[in-house]
Amino acid sequence: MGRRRIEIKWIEKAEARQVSFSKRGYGVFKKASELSVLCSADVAIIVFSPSGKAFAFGHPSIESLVDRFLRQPAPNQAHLGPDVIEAQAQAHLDPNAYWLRLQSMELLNLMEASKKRKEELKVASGASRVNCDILLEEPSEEMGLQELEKRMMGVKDACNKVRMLLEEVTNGMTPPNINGGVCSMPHNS
Amino acid sequence: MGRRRIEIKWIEKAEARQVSFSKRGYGVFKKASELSVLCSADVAIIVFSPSGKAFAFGHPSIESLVDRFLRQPAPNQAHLGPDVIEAQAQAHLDPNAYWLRLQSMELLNLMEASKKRKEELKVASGASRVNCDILLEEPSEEMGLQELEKRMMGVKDACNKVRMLLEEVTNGMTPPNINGGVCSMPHNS
DNA sequence: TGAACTATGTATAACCA
DNA sequence: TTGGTTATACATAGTTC
Repeated sequence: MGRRRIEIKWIEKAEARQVSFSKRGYGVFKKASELSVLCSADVAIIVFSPSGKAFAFGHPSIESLVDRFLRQPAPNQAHLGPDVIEAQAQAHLDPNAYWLRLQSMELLNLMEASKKRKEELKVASGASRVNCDILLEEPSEEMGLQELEKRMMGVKDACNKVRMLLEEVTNGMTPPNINGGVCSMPHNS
Repeated sequence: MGRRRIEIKWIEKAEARQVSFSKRGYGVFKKASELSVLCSADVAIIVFSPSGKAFAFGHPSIESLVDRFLRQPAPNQAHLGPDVIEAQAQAHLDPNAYWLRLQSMELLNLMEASKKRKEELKVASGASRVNCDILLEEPSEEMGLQELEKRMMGVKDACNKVRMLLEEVTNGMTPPNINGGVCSMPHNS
């Protein structure tokens, strides 16, 4: 018995998915609430369950935070030019930067792989350029930022395609969220 | 060494608060992302750090979810009449309801206390009405829903007053989030 | 169907480099 | 500060009642 490790991918069994949503949903709201209280951070969360029901938490209120958010273009990639995006992408290489910009889970995984790779290279006391398929391999640490950005876009496009295919196949059923989220993720400081 | 238990209240030490925000912020985004992927739930999060910086995650996009959220009045208490609110408050007593409606952490704690109290009463094989100050005692399980709702409002008002006072005292510094959030929390099913 | 349990994975508070 | 490490508290997957 007891908890077991699971892969972070769509849970196919409807029942298990529902149970997981219930438990984890509770967890997310709780964590958000704690963050808000502990650190005096303003937090708003909106969640739509697989069945389409909406749940939300907001301090001071969802509307005010949405309004505040929409007014400042900073964290919203859609509002950013390539230069700004590149500067943000550089965050993980810049010790003075304090947020790591990521595109959804897929890229989180890529970044983690990149981190590991970086360690390996460090241990080997040498850095060799890795040139590989974006979907199968991790980016090397010395890859150009422009190239990294292109790869990010490539991954996003690929995921969107997969998502669209799944939408067709499942025919009306809510498809798994492969990716597509826009995410600016806290990393350090 | 090692992790120690902490109370969920504003961290006064600025440095510790900053570190905690960084680590927990990362955790919240990760959890939200996982929920989205595992359960095909659409999730949007907006976080303003203590220093006022905005960070966000959204699938499929923050704008679309906000839009969807604002269109359906269900989870937003401000849009609800007393009858609907009461029906939702009833959720924790109704075995067929699947979301528990709560007002921020303060009420989460109240509900948990209520749960414990319920257990105690069950063990004692008797239920006695508890009539007490809302801020000091837990509500009894058989309390009227209308009364429970009033208490919720009372807590919220009290917290808002405290918050306003703190804003004056700290004079410009971001005050701790005592409460004030509107929250509908997943509970079961 | 929902609530509880339990073993285990994860997150993270306090330290330290 | 940014980044690790360690020891623990907390979350939760799988199962049972």
